[in-house]
Amino acid sequence: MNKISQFNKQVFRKLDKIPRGRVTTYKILAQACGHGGAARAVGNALKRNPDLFFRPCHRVVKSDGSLGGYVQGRNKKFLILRREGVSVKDGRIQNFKKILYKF
DNA sequence: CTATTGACGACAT
DNA sequence: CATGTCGCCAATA
Repeated sequence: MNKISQFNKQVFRKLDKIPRGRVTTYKILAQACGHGGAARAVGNALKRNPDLFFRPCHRVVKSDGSLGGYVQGRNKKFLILRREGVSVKDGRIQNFKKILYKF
């Protein structure tokens, strides 16, 4: 029995709109879901994402351009992003403002 | 209902 | 620029 909250549904829905090779932040995603200050809650929601393979939750990063967390470890997140064309240098996303997706 | 938690954010030091 | 502190919010216990 699936217990995905409405909040999570909104998050996942927005998540699918992030293009390959771009990223968004927890805060922006929270705002896009109508919960402006719930950046933390967004992170918690993504953590419980049951369908990791089909949910590009690796495209959600911190507002300061660092990677943030990931269920499979931030190094894995780094590798995936890199594969999608997002260059990360020393834990920081390059051209951050440029590839940032704001819905 | 209250307390704790955590893949965060803004600001101070 | 790196760390620390405090505020924030939905989900859970």
